[in-house]
This record gives sequence, C-alpha cells and structure tokens, in this order.
Amino acid sequence: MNFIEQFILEDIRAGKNDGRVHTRFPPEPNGYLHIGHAKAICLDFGSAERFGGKCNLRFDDTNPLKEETEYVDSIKEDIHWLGFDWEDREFYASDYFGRLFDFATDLIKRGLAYVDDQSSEDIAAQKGTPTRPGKESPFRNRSPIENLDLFKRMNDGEFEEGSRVLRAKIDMASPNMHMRDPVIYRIIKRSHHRTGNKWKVYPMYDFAHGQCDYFEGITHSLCTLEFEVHRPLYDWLVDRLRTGDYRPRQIEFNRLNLTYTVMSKRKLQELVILKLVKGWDDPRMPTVSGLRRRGYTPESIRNFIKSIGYTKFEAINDVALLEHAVREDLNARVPRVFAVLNPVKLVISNYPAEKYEEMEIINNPGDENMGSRLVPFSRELYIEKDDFKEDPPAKFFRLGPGREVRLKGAYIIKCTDFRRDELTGEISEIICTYDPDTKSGGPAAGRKVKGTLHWVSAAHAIDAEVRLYDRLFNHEDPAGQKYHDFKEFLNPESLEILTGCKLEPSLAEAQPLDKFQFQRIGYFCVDEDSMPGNIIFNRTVPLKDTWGKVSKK
RNA sequence: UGCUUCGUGGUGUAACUGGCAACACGUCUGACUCUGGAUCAGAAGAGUCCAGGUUCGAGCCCUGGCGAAGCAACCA
Repeated sequence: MNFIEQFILEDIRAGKNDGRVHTRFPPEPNGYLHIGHAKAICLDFGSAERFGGKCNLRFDDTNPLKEETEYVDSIKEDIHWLGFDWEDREFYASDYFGRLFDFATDLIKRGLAYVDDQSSEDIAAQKGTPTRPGKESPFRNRSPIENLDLFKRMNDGEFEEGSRVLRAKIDMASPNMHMRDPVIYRIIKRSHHRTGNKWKVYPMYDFAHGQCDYFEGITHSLCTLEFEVHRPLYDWLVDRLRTGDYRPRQIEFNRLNLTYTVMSKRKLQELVILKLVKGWDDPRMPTVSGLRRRGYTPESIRNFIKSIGYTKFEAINDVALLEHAVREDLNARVPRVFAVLNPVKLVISNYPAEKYEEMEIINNPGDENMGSRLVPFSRELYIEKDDFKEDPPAKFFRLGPGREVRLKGAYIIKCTDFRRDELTGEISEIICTYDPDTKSGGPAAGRKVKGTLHWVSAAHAIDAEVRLYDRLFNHEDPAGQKYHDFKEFLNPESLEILTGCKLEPSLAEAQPLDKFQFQRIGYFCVDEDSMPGNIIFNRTVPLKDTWGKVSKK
C-alpha cells in the first residue's frame, strides 16, 4: 500500500466523510494522455476501487483558448483502454461555471475578492518575489458594490480581455506566492467547446479545482507534487465555500519521469506540431495512444506503474523497467512466429525441388494451450543475413561455411557453399545440404548443433514492412539540460523502416493490434495502417540480445 | 539569502511506526535449451546525505548542518 492509500485508510478509520472514498481524475482536454497520466489514472481509479469507492472523470476545461473536443474523445478512449470506467460520472469543470460565478460573487460581497484594473505586468510586478513580499493593488479596497458591478460587466463583455481580473483578497505579504491575492477570474472572449459564448469570464484552475471537488463530494483529491504549494489556497477557498464538516483533501504524489523521453504535454505537442514525430500516437511517443500503437498492453502499463510506486520525491524511472513489463506480459500471452527481417536466400541442394512439407511448430513453449501451427517448408528458404558469416568470429554459433545448424522445427542443415552478388559483393545465396534423419522428432533429431535459426519458405513467404523503433532521444534526461533544448537530443535513428521482410504465411490475416513474438528477434504488433496485401508491423520491444552485447565488446 | 516538500545499492521502491536493510529492474556469472534472445539458478552491489544526541538497540525519534526539487502564468 502506498502512502496515499495509507492516508485514505486512516481517514476511513477516523470516520471522516462517513467513511466514503471518492476520487476524481481531472485531465485538461488540451492534449493526449501520456503514461504519466496513466500513473495518475491508476491511482485515482485504483484507490477508489480498493476502498469500495468511486472515481469521477472530470475535464478541467476552464481555458477555452487551449481546449478542444478532439482531446476529450481521445482521453475517454485511453482511460477505457487502460481498463478503467467512470460509469455515468463524466463531468466538466464547465458544468459548474454558474456555481463558481455565484461563489465568486459571494466572496465579493464578503469583501474577500476585488476587481483589479491593472495590467498583468503591473500585477506581476507587485507580486514581489519568493524572498520579498508583494505590494497591495491600488484597487484592493474597492467597495463590494463597485466590485459586484464591475464583475458583472466583465462577464457581460463590456471590457476587453486583459483589462480587468477578479482577485481573491488574501495576503500580499504571504510567504506563499499563491496566497498573494491570486487572480481567480479573467476575461476570455472565445467560444468554449461546451458552453459556447455564454461566458466572457472564466475561472482560473485554483478557483475551479477545489470547488469542483467540493461540488462532487470528492474526498481525496490526488495530484502531483507541484501543487503542494497550492494546497493552502485550495483549503482557503474550500473553507469559505463549505457549510458543513465535509471537505475534500488534496494529497500530492510524484509525477512519472522516464529516461530517454520527455513527459510534458507542451513538449510532446511541440514534437507533433513540428512534425518531428507522426502525430500524438506515433509509436515512439510516451502517449497512451502511442504505446498502444507500439504494441503495449494495458496490463503491461499497469504492471509497470504498480512496480514504480508513489512517493513524495521526484524520481527518474529507467525505461528498461517499462520494457521489462511488456516483455513479461507479451511473453506469456503472445504466439511465436517466424519472420525474417533481413532476408538472404538459402537453398538446400539435396532437397527435391518439387517437395513440400508442413512443419508443426509450437506457438508458445510456455503455454501448451496455445497449440501449434503448420509452417510450409521447401527447398528454397530465407534466413536472416546476420545468421550467416563467411568468417565466423569466435562465439558465433550460427551458420558459416562447413557449419551445421538447426532450422527451428525442421532439419539440421550444413553449409556447403555460398554465392556472392558480383556487383555489391554481398552474400546472395547460401547453399546447404540437409540430413533427413534430423527432422524434429526424427531418429537423429537429438544431435547437438551450435545454433538454431528461424526461417521461412521462399515460395510461401509473404512480404511485409517492419518498423523498428528505438528510443526517441539519445540522452537520458533530454528535458533536464539547462543549456540545451530537448530537441537537440532527438535520436536520428529512432525509426528504421524495413521493407521486403519475409514472414511465414500464417501472418497474412493478421489484424491491426495483433501481437506476436518474432522468434529470436522481439515482440511485434500489426500497425493501424496495415492492410491485407500491405502488412506493416511495429516493433514493440526487442528480445534481450546477449549476442548483441558480446559482439559489441 | 523566503516558503513548501524531500534525501535508502546504478535505477525505482520496501522495511509491520525503534529489532540482522528487503524486493524489482539493470549488471555480471552459470545451467539448460530446437529462441545465443525462451526458461531457471546464482553473484556482485547500499550500511540508509553529514555531524551530534536519546536508547540495550536508530533508516525510522530529537538537534544542527549539507544538498535537491517546487513556488514570482490573466496555464493546468
């Protein structure tokens, strides 16, 4: 149990809010959800679930300059995909604009809010600094009657944007900057995605959030650490709004940071706008939609989040942990198939040209229930270029002149010769002989050979495009470098597109989002752009490659 | 020279509120293998930011340092 759930448990035991637990997930619809939001979603929905409570979905749509319906739809889809449900409790901060306006009016009447006619620059200048107190606005002591009139006229559209704001009257000398008469309402003359042109005046986050929590009966309002300093203001406002004992409690936790990526919506949006990636759901993006398209499962994301925990200190999590989580999940649930990414032809000289067999191949050695399939085998095959070396180095256990290897699920073959392309000098064809007694399950099948290769039959293979993804950035913390823009660290090799890959024919019918392990290579997922006859696979994550490490040394 | 929060292996988290610092990832080694990459086993790696104090006993409590992050948007 993390520290937040411990707090919740203590509140339940203390009898607060009649033992009720009600949380909320409050995204601003100004971008797509990323895995950091998934961390919040798992906490908000997860802790409610754990204590038999409820979790609302509430769009924090207080700024019509930034928010759009497109984002609302994607956010809902992503939350459902992750496996959470808000039932009929889909709310919007804009649902409460009327009540918030009334509350603001009430504060004015009580002498706790005033209209300030100054520019934002002047207000900022008077705000002071964290080490120096602020100065009071010359408009601070306007009468409630005048304030009421001005506030109403602000909302009637009489004044220009930026000409006036409503401020809470708290304490310009407070050591907490957020208590120095924060702006709570500003004029925005822009159509809102839900309320249209009804309002000319919109509440700020600080004025909306806690009050919305209160209106919805939220008991625990969980948010990230940077809102810690907002809590006194949150409490100040709720205390002036509430009439009974009930009050929502804000608790903060650390946001998710991942190595080799960026996690702010602003930066992600920048990548999208500058077309440095192919949209919010580019498989290299840490967005929920990107991860989905990349081949991640909701379970793997949830397991990852479970493993990193919730604390009060900022951490940078190793992507290796995320990758481990997908491998672990996919390993158990996904069939293995043969796919040759960089094909080279292999001819078995003593295998009759007209002969054809179907080899039975186990789908998942870890799970008998996943059964087996038949894979066509013939005289001409494709294997990986990397699986043959003219001059095999030490510890290279694959094919080379005179060497024997097993073709997985088929025969042991021996390389007798190879041909070279006269123009390029590349190996163009490998000639082998096979031993009929070594067929899997056959009399000499137990013979030891150094390696096992995957293969596809040349005549039966289907072509495919395969997209290999690598980390988007080649710096562990691209956004944390003072003197460099994060975009300087973009990895130019984050996407490699392979065409003419050869796949076993069972893959011809694979549908978008279908997932497989390409034996000896990695986990792959059919891309959304894939069509019958033009199949496209995304590499989710490679298998751990010990030869790769050895060969680099 | 303000306020708030926080310092536990390389990384992320634990440690039943005082009882031999545990787990995962990563790293390394080995076994096995018809995935070199599946699978399994093992090892190395921190004495808990520092200094005092309380205590039989401190990662946990107290005092004082040091360090880090957040906070000065009419963003959320």
